[in-house]
Amino acid sequence: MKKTRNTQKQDYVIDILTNAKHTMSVEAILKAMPIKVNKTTVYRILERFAEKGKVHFVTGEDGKAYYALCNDCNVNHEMHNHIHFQCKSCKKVTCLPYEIEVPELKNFEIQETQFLMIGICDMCIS
Amino acid sequence: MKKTRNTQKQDYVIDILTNAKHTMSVEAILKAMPIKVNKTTVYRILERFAEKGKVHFVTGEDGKAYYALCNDCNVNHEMHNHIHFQCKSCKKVTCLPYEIEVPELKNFEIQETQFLMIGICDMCIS
DNA sequence: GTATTATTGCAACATTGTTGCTTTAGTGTG
DNA sequence: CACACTAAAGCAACAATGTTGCAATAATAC
Repeated sequence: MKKTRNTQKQDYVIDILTNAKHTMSVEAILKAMPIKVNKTTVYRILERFAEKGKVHFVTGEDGKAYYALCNDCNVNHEMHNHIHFQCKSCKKVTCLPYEIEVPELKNFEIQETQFLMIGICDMCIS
Repeated sequence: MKKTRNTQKQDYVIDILTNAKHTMSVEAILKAMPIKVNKTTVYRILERFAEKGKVHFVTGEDGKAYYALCNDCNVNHEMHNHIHFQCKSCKKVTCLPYEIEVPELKNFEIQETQFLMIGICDMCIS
């Protein structure tokens, strides 16, 4: 296992994701940063966290990656079988507390899942 | 309803998707074209077909859109509740014949679904 | 304090997709 | 067929997201 270091910027990313109501794009995380951080840095921080399973991400319908903390995931998770919802209007991606029953597939080795539902959220519909 | 015209290039796109074993990216469709076609043209052809429900697309983990014909979809579909599988190695996206049971959501208006499983396909695993 | 090297910053780039405008070419009508 | 209408296609320039290589910085162990 590679050695890791604790840095202020990594902590900020965790803080921001902890307080987030929705999954966040890199752009949104950058904007939420209290100090100036390079985008490459955020990309690499998230990449490291994703490898460690501390963070997971979904790809939105818009092709952008949206990140969230993995608080409620068990330690040696490889799957995140809950659903995500993306609003077409405000683009926000939300984790929904629904588990999806994943079928057994003979010929494929499944490593991750991304279940995305797209529509209009309650804030935008009214 | 807006008037549409039949063109050779639209037909080629349908031909290519008809013979495709997997969903295809715009890049792949362009390469499969027997004649030179502008990428903007392909984007707009797919956009029109998607509106008409003739074609559907999934967003891969890589953020790219992958297109497939909607042959087996019922006419007034809005949902495509089958699963897609993307291979991390060869990047190919495949439609799988598994339907997902979609939960009822009170506060959200669901318009589409994208269920993506990611891993290694049978061709790449061996 | 010093050495090691993980982390960050920077700049340049790659890829995917979009926009505005002009040109081309289906389609319906006389 | 000739013509008008306008959907579709082409082109160029752009925007957004994400990546890469390398130099600078700073966390950690000794």
